[in-house]
Amino acid sequence: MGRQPCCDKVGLKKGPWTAEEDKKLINFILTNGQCCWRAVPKLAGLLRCGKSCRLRWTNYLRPDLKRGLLSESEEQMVIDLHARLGNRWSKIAGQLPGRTDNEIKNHWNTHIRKKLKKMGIDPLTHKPLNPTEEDQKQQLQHAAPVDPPADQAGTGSVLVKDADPQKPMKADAEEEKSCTSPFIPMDANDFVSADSPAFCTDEVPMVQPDEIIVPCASASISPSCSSSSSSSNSSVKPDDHQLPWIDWPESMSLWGSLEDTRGWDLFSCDIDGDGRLAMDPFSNYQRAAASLEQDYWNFALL
DNA sequence: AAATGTCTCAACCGCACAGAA
DNA sequence: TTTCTGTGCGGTTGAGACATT
Repeated sequence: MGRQPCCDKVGLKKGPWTAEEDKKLINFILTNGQCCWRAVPKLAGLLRCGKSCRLRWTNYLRPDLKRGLLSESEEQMVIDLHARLGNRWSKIAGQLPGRTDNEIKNHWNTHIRKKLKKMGIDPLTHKPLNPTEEDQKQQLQHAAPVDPPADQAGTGSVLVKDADPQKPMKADAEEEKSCTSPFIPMDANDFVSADSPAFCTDEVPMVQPDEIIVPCASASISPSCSSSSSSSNSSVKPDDHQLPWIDWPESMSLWGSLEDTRGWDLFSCDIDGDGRLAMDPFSNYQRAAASLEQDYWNFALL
């Protein structure tokens, strides 16, 4: 029984989105919120499939997205998380507010992979490349299934059993727990792979805790709070949660100027099951849609 | 200046999963 | 329990940008 296509593809547009299409999609979602994606294109008057709309929104139009290259600290975090999680881009992205799985995946494939190879690290296993003959013998002898690393407590980045992208995504409870638990760097050493001496703080400057500026949702939202680094702590009280500063792209000044922080009222903060900060930009969209209408049209659609 | 090669990243594809009927 | 639908995810593609010859 073959799966039905996500939509009737006949007559549907593909390829890059136009500004007009973006406008329609944004307008629709601002007005109606995210509903059944399959219905979105019809209701929004788009000749796209729902999946395409969802992707466009989540990867590009969402107002809480950061744009631009990953910072050094973000990149280091991606490397560390990849060492633990493998190609689970969505899980990795979940630890980097404002970043999408697609963005991280692309960045990994185009930048980080090369960087690691250059440093003599196998980007798949996070182990040094060109092992010695002795190592190769040992690897052949132990070609049998690899035991999962006992290290799930965050003491280092060693080969993870599921680095194989072909591995089914279904994880056992313990693994799932480790994967979804918030990434809490205990100290700078957490970022340094025990097996990857080539990766050291000399190569990538560590961000000191005091350098991580987390803006207060109510008072400290200002363009000066440009750090995007986030750390999460399951013990933190909801009141302690603070919104990460969002680096608004120039073309996405959705709420008007950066000084105009009205838009933040639209975001509700919550702690998801993992104890991470979750942002739901839509919880108040409906209520605010009308007042946003004007701001939206100021939004510089290129 | 033109041709060619390389890189980047937005978008697409197909599979898997969860939940509803 | 089975089937269907909606959504999420990871891998791949291809157009455009950029670099090199």
